[in-house]
Amino acid sequence: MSPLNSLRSPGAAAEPVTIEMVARAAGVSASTVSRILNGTATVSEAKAQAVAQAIASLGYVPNPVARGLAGGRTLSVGVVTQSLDSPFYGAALRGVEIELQAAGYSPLFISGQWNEREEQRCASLLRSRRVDGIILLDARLSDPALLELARRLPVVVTGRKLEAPGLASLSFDNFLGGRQATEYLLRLGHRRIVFIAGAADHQDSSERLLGYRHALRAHGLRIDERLLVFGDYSERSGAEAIEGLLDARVAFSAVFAANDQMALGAMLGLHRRGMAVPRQVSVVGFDDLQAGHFCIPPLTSIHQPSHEMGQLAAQAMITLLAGRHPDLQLPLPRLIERESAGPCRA
Amino acid sequence: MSPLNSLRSPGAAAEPVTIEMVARAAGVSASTVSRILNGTATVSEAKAQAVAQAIASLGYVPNPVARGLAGGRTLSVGVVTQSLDSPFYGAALRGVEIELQAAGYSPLFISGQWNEREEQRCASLLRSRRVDGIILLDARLSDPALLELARRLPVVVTGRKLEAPGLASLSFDNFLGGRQATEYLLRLGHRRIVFIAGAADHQDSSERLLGYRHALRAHGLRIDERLLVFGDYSERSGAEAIEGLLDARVAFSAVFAANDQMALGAMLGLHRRGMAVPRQVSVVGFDDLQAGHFCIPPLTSIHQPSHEMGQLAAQAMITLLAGRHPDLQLPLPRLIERESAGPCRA
DNA sequence: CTGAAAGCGCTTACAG
DNA sequence: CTGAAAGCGCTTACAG
Repeated sequence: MSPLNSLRSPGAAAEPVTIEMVARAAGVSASTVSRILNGTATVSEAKAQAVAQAIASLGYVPNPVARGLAGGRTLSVGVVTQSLDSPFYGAALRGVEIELQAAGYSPLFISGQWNEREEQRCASLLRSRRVDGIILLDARLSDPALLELARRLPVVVTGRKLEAPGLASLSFDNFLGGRQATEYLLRLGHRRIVFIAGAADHQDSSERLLGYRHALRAHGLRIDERLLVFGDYSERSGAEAIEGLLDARVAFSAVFAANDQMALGAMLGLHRRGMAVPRQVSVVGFDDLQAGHFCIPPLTSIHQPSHEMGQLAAQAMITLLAGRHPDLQLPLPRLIERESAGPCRA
Repeated sequence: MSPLNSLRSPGAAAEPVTIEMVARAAGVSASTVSRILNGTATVSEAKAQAVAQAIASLGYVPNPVARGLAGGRTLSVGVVTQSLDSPFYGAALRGVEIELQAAGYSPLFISGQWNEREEQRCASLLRSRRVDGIILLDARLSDPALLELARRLPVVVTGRKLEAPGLASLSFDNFLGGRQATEYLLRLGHRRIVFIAGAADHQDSSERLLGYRHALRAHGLRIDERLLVFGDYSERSGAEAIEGLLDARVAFSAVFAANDQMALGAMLGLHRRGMAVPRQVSVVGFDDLQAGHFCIPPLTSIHQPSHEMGQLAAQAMITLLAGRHPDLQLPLPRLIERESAGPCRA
């Protein structure tokens, strides 16, 4: 690797050029360069210029590793997601990546698999890597654990309401979303509406269920508990839930699933039993995943802004890192009407 | 934060415990502890024991940041994927994460968005973060660029064949997959089979197309170029491709799409024009995505082991990092028969 | 406003 | 086999 060679390669980052080298080139000390880089002190215009020049011509890029060691920032933020392999979180991760990169930070993604212990491990690992802050998407950690974490470094958590110094949270109005889906079905004339819940311990699902109950009651309807079935958010569980109901000869004309994946499964279950959607049974999901846009028939669903959620979480982290407290608001849920629900003909 | 408090929190990583502290506790020097940790030298049994004890009782975890600075390993490997938000890459990312973690490495995921320049940036960023190696999933970088990169640090790339010292590659037999899908349709009696290609510059898609051509010719069939249409791997493009064909009154009884997403789109397009799958038109996809398992009807597809691909790529990296050259083999493609294809009735 | 110096927590020649 | 020392590239009190 000749020097010539390394000069040639255009994208070749910061190879050997150190802060010492730009200091020398600019005729100042490394301390001064550092201060200019960090905006830590006011510097004379002349020196600032000289340093800027040196940086540009040498193509200097600060070494985040050294920065991290020196107790400065690593310019990286940990992002714990529940899954790397989920259509729902994927959009959020991309949103986080975009915003973080724009602000000069690098995300460190790691997945907790919906498991509290695993999530603890993730947080520890992230801290040992000296991230500047941690974003948790739908954390499994308890409120106290989160609060404790936030005393060490800035934390942003989605999916719950919890505020503290250095801790920002971002939550979606699942209750309202649940009501919207149910009211829509009610307006179409449906009265016997199945609700397929997600994991029993999952708050999002419970809130959506509350919205469902609220809407039915507000409509003067009693709730038939046989219409409440449980899945685990997977397509398979949605199909099984519906087939179980059909086998038990429970009558219904509509299904509201706590997420799109179960709604998709429910549609398949109905299809297997020869029931046409939406002619015989209407189906509404929750999340508005890409997969629902192209299934047959395209799925009516409550839109959840997962990409924006990722972006907002990242912005909140950047604000926190800047020493201010963010005040961000997620868009309200809204129903996206497609073709899986229609008038009740029962 | 009292010391008591920090002792209590179980997952609380490596807080202030440094190599210096364990050295003191074990009655040896930091150098010795370091050597034991890195297996760099043979150490007397007694000291090894003492150090192990000290590490355990203090709960010492090496600081990867310091390690990285000192020129040692950072125990992190960069993973550039094309998308954070794709059902296909998601499974691969999870595979990578599992294997890397098991070996004590942390992945640094970053997405290149199918863009060569962007990918260059990713690689630079990763290098400035001092990753020990880089895994690229379906890299957009040219062979020479990859070779150049591999002279700096270990590289594993999927989706092409390219070997060099410090560079391992892993590719899937797309040609065979293309043949399998086509031969299957041929066996079902189809003669007019549409092929929906992905992006024109995408090698995977071209290889699958080659497989398609090969199978048809081997069957003594001439290829009607009107049956070759192009999409961009998205559902939408699959739907549009099919609708275009139908509008142009091109006759066909089967569709083979270069990926599942376009196959799903094709099914929707057929549905919109009132064509029943598989009664009137058979559809076969490629990838075997989760979304295809639960669509209606469930999609017959060529299984691509994306999760294993991620795992194998990570294992290859670990082998490279250990100074050996990996020799890994991806499973062969195989067709998963579901319900979207049936006998030709045209 | 700006240097020189110490230090972050490790690793690695260099000497025993 | 094992220490003491230097150094990785930065930041940050400490002194001007």
